[in-house]
Parts: sequence; C-alpha cells; structure tokens
Amino acid sequence: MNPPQDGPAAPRPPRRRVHTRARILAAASDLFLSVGFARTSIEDICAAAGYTRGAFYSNFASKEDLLLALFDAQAADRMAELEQLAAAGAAMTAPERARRLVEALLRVEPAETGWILLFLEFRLLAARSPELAARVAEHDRAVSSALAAVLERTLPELVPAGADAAQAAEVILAAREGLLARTAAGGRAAEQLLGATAAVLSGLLA
Amino acid sequence: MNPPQDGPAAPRPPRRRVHTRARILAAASDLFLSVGFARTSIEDICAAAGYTRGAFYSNFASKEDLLLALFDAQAADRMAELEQLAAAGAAMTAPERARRLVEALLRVEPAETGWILLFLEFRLLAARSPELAARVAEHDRAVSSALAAVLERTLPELVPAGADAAQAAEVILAAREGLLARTAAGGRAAEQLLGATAAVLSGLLA
DNA sequence: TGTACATCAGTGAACGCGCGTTCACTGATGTAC
DNA sequence: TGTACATCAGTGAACGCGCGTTCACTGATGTAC
Repeated sequence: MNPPQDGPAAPRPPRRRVHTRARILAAASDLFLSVGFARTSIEDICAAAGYTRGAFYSNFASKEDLLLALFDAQAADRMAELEQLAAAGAAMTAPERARRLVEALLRVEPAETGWILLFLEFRLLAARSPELAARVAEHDRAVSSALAAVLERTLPELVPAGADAAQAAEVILAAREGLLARTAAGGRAAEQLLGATAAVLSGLLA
Repeated sequence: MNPPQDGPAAPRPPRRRVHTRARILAAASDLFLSVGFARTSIEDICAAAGYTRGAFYSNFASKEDLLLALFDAQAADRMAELEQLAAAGAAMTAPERARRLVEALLRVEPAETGWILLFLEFRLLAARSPELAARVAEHDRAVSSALAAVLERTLPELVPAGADAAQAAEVILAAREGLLARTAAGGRAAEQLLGATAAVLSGLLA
C-alpha cells in the first residue's frame, strides 16, 4: 500500500482521471434516489457512469463506502442551506420567517422525497451496524445543532417554554422525518398530510 | 387447485396440523423483530419453527405474504390497545389521560423498537410497490382514525384550534414514527430524545 | 372395530438468479534522462 | 524534443455465496365401507 521508502520520497504525482470518482458518485446518486440503495447494483451504477465494475473498486472500498461518501456531500449541502436560511431570515418579519422555515423543512419535491427514502434505508442499515450508527448519530447531531442555531437566531418563538432550542430542533427534525417518510412512501396523498400538519402547526402557534 | 366437482361435494375436512402456520408466524415474528425482514431468510424461519422450507410454501404464498399476515395481526393488536386506552381514560383526570396517551405512544420497549424498525422496512418496500403501498395506506387510515376517536372522546384539548381530530391524529402518528425511528435506530440515547420531546410537548400544552 | 384407500401437509434436493468482491491484465498517462 | 520506462486507473472474466422458489415424493392423518 505504501510507496517504497528507499528513494528520495518524491511527493505523489497528482491523480489522473480525476473525474471518474465524481461520475460514479453522480450516477449512484441518481440511482439511489430513484430506486433505492438495496435495489441498485454496482453494475447498474458503473454502467450508468460509463465504466466497468473494476473502476468502482479502484475508487471505493465497498458499496457502503460509496453511500457514506454521498451522505457526506448531502450533509454539507443541507448545512449550507440552513446557514443561508438563517442569514436570509434577518431581513424578514417573524411570520414570514416561520413560513419560510416550515416550507424548507417540509418540501416534497421528487429529489427530496428520494433523499428521505434513502435516509430511511440508511437508518435501517445503521440499526444493525454500530459503525453506521455512529455516522448517523454524527450527522443528526450536526444538522440538529445547525437548526438549533437558526431557531435561536431567527425564530425563538418556535421554541416552547421550558425547552431549549437544541431540544426543539431535535424534535422538529424527527417529526419532519416521520411526516416526510409517510408522504414519500406513497399511500395517502402528500398534500393531505402536509395540509394537516399546517393546520395543526398554525393551531399550536396561534 | 379446486376439489373435483363430480362427487356429492362434501364440505372440506378440517385442516390437519393446524399449528404449523401459527408456529411459523411466531418464529418469523421473533426473527423479523430482532434482525429485520431482509436479513431473515425463509430457511432461518423454518429452522426456528422446526420445519423445512417446503412447509413454508405450503402455508404462505411468499415471504411478502407472511409479512402481510404479521402486519394484520399487529394492526388488530394496536387497534385493541387504542380501544382500551379510550375506555380507561373515562375514569381519569385530563392531565392523567394526556400522560397515559403520551406514554402509550412513545413507549420504547425492545419489542416496540423492533416493530418500529420493521415498519420502516415495510414502508420502504411499499414505496416501490403499489400493492404494498395500498396495504400501508389502509393500515395508516385505520390506526389514524382510531387515534382520532381517542382524542375526540378523551383529550379534545390536544387538538389544536383550527385543526380537526383526524388531522391531529395523523400528524401525531407521523411524528411519533419519526421520533421512535431515531431512538430505535440507535445513535443518540433514546431517553435523551424522548426527554426533549416531553419538554417540547409540555411547553406547547402549557 | 378393522381394512383399504385418498388426501395433502410437510420433506428435502435442486434450480436459477443476482450480486458483491477479487484479481491478473493492459494500455494510457506521466516521469526521467 | 524524443525515447525508455514505471505507474496505476480501469478492464472484464471468474468466484462464491445466499437465498427465494419449485417440485416430485412420502408418510401420517382422516374417510368410506
């Protein structure tokens, strides 16, 4: 694995074909979001990206490793989004900020739907694997404290008396996941459940 | 498949070895709850129940069919539980009723934890299969309206102004699933998240 | 009660398939001189 | 700039395994007489 240590130890040359990893990641993302992790084979991913199976193992240690890489990227995106939400909130009225937050949290675009299902699958895997569980916990912690910061800075009135922003953020995120899981998994129409949520929320906040 | 229609069409004799189905169901329930649906093989189930694989297919059409049978049984249990909750609530004070309901909904015994994870897995399967999606939707509808009845009869103050009991029930159940999924999937300690939920709830209801 | 027969619950070997992973290899890319 | 060489990203065949499902069968259970 290590380069020979006897020469003048030249610094490693920059990697070639740097796009391979990115293309595999992009193809995997598309497939995971539309079909799910378990139902997507490595063969499918490589074919979609224009490579053969070996290229996969030259860039990732395993299928699970690829999934983790995707989640890291997704987590970064989500953090940035929350950051932006907090910044944009400063210039708005409180009800406007609340509306925007709920909108951001309960979005049900197809892409978001795919992510929720993929996340569910990830939690399920994590439930049986301590390593994955640690990664999920880390992710949850990061997103949760980012949301707590948004709440504290722009919507303290959403934090119920007797609870702190961190607690409120955790409960909000967990509830959000349950709601979106139901809409994403089909069955009852999404609008119906989200409508109910809106009704309940505005009742609570009135 | 049908008996010959030429005789005097005697009524079918009662089935023999009637316990087989029940024993397979019990073994499957144990395994699904502790290991999950995908990770449990039919071979595992049959071995645990004391049969061979063929016995399985003589009692169930497929692995999925067995899962559906388990869910039907579980749904019946849950309905009975809610029924009982409503009946018992009549003799209590309102805060006591609220405490009991929250307790019942956010229980995290090991068995309940297994059920939540199994349900997650079921929703995931349902997301890719219209037939299963219909079954989940039916199940959700039944449980949801049972909870709505409990709310209306014993805890109308839990229904926010502007929302009806059906909407409140749906949102409560969805949020419950999200909360329990997080605790069941490990990572953050269950007590921590449930403690946060309690804090948020009592803040909201105060 | 006893005997011949029919049924069908359960057996267990075999099938077939998909898929994650490995590995000896090759040829394009970059380095040294 | 040109040539020899080394590297290693990507190839593609093969391996191995697990598992859901099928099916010809058998022998215990029940029926008819």
